[in-house]
Amino acid sequence: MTTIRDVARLAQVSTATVSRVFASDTAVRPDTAERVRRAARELGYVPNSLARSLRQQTSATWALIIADIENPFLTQVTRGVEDVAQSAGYSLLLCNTDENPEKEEGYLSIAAQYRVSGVLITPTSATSRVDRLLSRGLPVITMDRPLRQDLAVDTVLIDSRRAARAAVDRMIAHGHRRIACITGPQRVFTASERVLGYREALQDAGLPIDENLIRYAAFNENGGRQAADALLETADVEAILVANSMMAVGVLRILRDRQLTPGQDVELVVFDDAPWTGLLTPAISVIHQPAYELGQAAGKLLLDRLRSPGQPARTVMLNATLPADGEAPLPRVRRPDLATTDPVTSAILTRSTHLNP
Amino acid sequence: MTTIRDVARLAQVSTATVSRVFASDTAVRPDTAERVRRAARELGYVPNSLARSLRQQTSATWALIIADIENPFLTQVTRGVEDVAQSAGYSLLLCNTDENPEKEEGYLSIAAQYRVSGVLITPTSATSRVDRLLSRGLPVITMDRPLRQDLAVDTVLIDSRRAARAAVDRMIAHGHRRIACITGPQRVFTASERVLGYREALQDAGLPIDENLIRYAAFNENGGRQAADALLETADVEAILVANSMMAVGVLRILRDRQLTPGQDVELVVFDDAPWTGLLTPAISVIHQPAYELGQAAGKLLLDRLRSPGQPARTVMLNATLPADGEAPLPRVRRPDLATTDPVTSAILTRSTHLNP
DNA sequence: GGGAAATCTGTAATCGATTACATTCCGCCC
DNA sequence: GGGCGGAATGTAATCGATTACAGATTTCCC
Repeated sequence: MTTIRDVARLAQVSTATVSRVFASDTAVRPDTAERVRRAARELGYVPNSLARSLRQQTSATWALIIADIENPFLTQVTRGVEDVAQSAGYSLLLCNTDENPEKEEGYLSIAAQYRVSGVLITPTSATSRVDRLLSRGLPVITMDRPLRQDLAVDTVLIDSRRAARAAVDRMIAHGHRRIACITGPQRVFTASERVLGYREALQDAGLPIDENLIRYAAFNENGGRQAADALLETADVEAILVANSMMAVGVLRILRDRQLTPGQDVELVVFDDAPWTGLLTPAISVIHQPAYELGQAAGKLLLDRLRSPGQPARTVMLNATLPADGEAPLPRVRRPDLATTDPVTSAILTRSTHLNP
Repeated sequence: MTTIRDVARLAQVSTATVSRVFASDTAVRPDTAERVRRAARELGYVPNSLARSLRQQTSATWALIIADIENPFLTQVTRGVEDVAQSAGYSLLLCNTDENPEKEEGYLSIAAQYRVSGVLITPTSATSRVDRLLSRGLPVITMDRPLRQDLAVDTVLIDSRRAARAAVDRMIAHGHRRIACITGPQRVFTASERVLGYREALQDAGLPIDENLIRYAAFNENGGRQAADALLETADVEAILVANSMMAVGVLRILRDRQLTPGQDVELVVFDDAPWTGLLTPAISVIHQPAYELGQAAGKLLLDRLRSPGQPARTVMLNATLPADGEAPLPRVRRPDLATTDPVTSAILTRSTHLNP
């Protein structure tokens, strides 16, 4: 493996000069620089980032720790983060916790070991051990799920409680009374938050809450399947709020097995506008979550934090939107132009709701 | 940031001893080790992987360079790789090229810079510049798409040509004659491979090939939509082979806009068994690709390669399966037990086809 | 108790870059 | 031509670990 020393020797200069050609803006005489570059090309020299990062005490890498790489919502978040990282010159060390706190802890430790310059995470629980990173000055951004209030971390959330409430409001307006909620593991913030919105809507309407109609399960197809199966075994329901698109696949499968037509026999509203949801007949209602924008906002918060480490922690709240009755689902806006839109600002500005009850 | 030196001072030993406690199997007296561990705990010491990797000239990291993180096929591949990596003690530096050769080149260079110990890639083209990595002794595994034959890289492929042929055979058996093929960018191996299978089937059946029925487009929903729209504008077709599940969403949307019912007005066979495909009525046919197993096999090839760098390059070919007519799609087998199944071996052993023409 | 062997620990070089500081070079002006 | 000043370059310390080698300590056995 050729090093800076080999290049220096071939170009007949010192290693300092080679380094200056590649990594700093210090002046080097044009002909010297050219000689160095030619030597580097000839030898196929690639700078060793490990050595550079070690010396500079920082690496141009972020760790992105997500709960499930197969969740389309999270892959869209990843894209948002990635685009911001890329355009600011950072690479992403992507890690997948599988909602497993132990795997998460392992990856947090790896992030610290690799001396990444920032960590973005969808924590498996509010008590995830990010404090160890914070205490050594490593910035942490939490996405989609908050951490303990006493930790000073920047946060990007989606107001899914409000969206859940709006969805249930609508079901009630449609005349439904036996409304169920199938959601993720209780430990996960978004899962219980959506139940809260569900409860609020029922309470506001003066309807009783039947705990039997609230089901917690894994945030995946299998979870949706099991929850729906158990639910329909003991109760007959007129409408179901489903907390995520992967669970929705399972729920739909069970409905089908029981020869119930979604949207006809059972009204369905599903979080996440997975691309396939528009293909069903009759189409099911979806709550659009601005996943890409969430990732983008998180990336920008991290950039800000790196620029000014001292500032107080910020929270950005984004809105989920439920298209009006009969209205076509919003077309998915993909990759807004980074240069012209600032999701952080616009998020704060547009904090007022777009929900149609 | 506390270093090994701080720990050594507090524990009243040399840095060598601290290092031995954490990173080597050299004997250290139990009470000394305990003293070191206590000191480390007290100071919140986390070893600096950069320094370690620099010294050891290798890092416990693989780069996984995939073409599209939003493609469910590739996220399943990622899981397969991840599980192997994790169980062997490696972390993944995941990179997303977006099918963009320039982004790819950038990430290849980053992989070299970070001195990862191996690279797994779904190359954007057969001429992707992995030679620069190989020439410095960095192992490369290519997945789903081959690289130039003269490069000695381990390869894992899925025989999608055969699967495409079987699918078209079946369409022909169903009496269809005007059969179309919507596939990805011509530059991408799997895209043109599926066209080859399509052509072979038509040729074998003595049917004419109408180039107008073959459409290349981006490997995503939009691509599927545009291709289907253009196709149906100029021709009426009885059946379509679609090369990927994201394109299928676009195709289905266009069919719907034109009030054509898939499986009734137009027979459809789609590569990838995305979970939602079973929800449509009538259900569409899918070709199951063993994505998870592909990732797993690639990871194992890399492990083998790291163990014995000299051995000749290997190619593993996996089978795609098309469930028999009327048969329910295979249940997706998720995460087979790493300990008991060896996908590499089993792939080689099961090279005979499972396809039902 | 003595000495050899085995075990444990320390010293210092090393990985490959960056960078503070020192030195050399070069052009310019009087 | 000499001296000055700024630009270019070199020397060597540094980042934080690992590890070859040397030296110290302990163990064991007669």
